[in-house]
Amino acid sequence: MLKKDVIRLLEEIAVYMELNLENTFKVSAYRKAAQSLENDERSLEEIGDVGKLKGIGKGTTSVIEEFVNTGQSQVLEDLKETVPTGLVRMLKIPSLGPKKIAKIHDVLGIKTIEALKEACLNQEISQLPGFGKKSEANILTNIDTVLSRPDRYPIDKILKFIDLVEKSIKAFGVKRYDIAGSSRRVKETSRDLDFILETDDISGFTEFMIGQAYVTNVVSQGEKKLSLEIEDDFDKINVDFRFVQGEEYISTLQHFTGSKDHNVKMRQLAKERGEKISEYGVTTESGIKTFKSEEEFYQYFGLDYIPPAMRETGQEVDIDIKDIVKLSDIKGDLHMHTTYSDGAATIREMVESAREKGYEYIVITDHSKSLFVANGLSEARLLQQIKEIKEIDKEYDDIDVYAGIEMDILADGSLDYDEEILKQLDYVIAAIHSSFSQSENQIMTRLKNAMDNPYVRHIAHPTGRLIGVRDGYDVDMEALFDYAKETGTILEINANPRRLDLSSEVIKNREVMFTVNTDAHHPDHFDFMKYGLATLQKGFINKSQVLNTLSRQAFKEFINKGKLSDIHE
DNA sequence: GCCGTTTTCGGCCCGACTGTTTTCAGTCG
Repeated sequence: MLKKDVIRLLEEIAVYMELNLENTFKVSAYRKAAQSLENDERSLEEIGDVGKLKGIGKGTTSVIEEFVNTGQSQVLEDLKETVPTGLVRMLKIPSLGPKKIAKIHDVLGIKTIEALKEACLNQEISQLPGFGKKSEANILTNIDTVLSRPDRYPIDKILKFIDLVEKSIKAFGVKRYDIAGSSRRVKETSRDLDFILETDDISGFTEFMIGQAYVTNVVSQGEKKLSLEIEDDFDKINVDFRFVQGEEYISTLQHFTGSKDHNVKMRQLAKERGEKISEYGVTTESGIKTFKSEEEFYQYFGLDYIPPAMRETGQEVDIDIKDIVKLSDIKGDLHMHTTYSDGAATIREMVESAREKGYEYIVITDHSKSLFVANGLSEARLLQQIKEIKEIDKEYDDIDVYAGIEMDILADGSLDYDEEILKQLDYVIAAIHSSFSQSENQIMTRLKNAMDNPYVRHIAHPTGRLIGVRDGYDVDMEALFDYAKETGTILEINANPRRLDLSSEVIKNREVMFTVNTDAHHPDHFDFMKYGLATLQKGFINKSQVLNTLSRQAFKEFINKGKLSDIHE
């Protein structure tokens, strides 16, 4: 029995209870219990007595124990007796919540989305008390939305939507604006977009936005907010704009950045002090307090600044976060490509761009010879590149430019260059780019072979996943981390928003060194670093656990000492 | 269902918008 099975059980019970119209606080008690398990890093076995966890009392303990012992839950079985499974799917339909669904079910006996659609077409829904023509029409279009649109979009797609909307905001001209919500928190996927913005002309802005060609529907509009459905490349998503004036800006930004759980936690904290947090500020005895920055907001509650990426479960409010790595800690990028292989810029252009970023060192790591599709480097071309890098490095006294490679780990586990070549490089990355469908055993053999090699410093994008596109190859995570630790091999957080690999989920509480790199194929890609940083922050990784936070001098020593040197010194 | 330096009952974050009804419930974030 795994912890995640128990978490799923509790969440499932919560959903069924919700549809059974049980007390909403009872429902959220089950959700909180699930969250509590989720937030605990230990396995079920290590936790032992779940009743000791905050948020898990007598009731949920007995539910959990029954489930662990028998694999079943009477509570859930009983709920399923009274609540048809089809109603759970209906919850996904916007504008329909548990109360309305229960009414539709109780009065009309409707159990599925399909039957609901039929009832709308037959105008049965509008006959129900509390429903009308508009509700019926909305349900009908919202059903189509649910059936035709993915639940969430991967961050890469989200960034394209954001780009689209930002162009309009800038074209209209507003005093200031920010992206908020889950995309500001750099979640791997998002359901919708949230902007907050300040303008003197709300009605003008509203009119302007509704007129944009990519707007397909106006969900709601008011004095304080505007909600639109937009379309890009046949994909649709909802965008919420929240209007804010002057001093309230920071509180509104903080509020709409979320997460919900983070806000609940902060509000509890405020409540304990006799204060109240809302999107308008903090209500104190002496009136409403507003803030000049989010730093000031968190400081007011005696907390270090919590970066948006970390604002997820509420746990981040309780722990000491001052050593967690920050973007400003990053002193170099160790994985990038140039025109030698499949990059868009020359070595020099990449160096210039890195200098603008303020980096103290970079490693040029083009693809190795077997990756033909990416114009991988033959031994001769690599030697020529090393020579060129060394020459360019000499020209700059404010940055160190190292010669590296992103070397393929071939399907049979062998590496793409032999020792004669590898020893001439400053830094070697190994990565899998082929035969993704191999068994976990074969994949692990390949990864271990690479980690055994004394020249291989780090493993790039260790799972090969592309968020929302492909899962990557089968990696035994425990074995990967164990072997990385044993061999002194560093694991990469690939900051490309299509990858974010390793993910924040798997890096928590690991005793290995990480490095966060953009894998830039263009100078603009250096900007991806913030997404990798967000991943590290979500994983609660400290600065001392990230290789490229080393100073220029310390990194040089690391390069000279070789793979197994202790970089903590 | 859970929790407790306002503890064993009474709260549990808080506000905007829609649609329906006519003062507010339901949904959403």
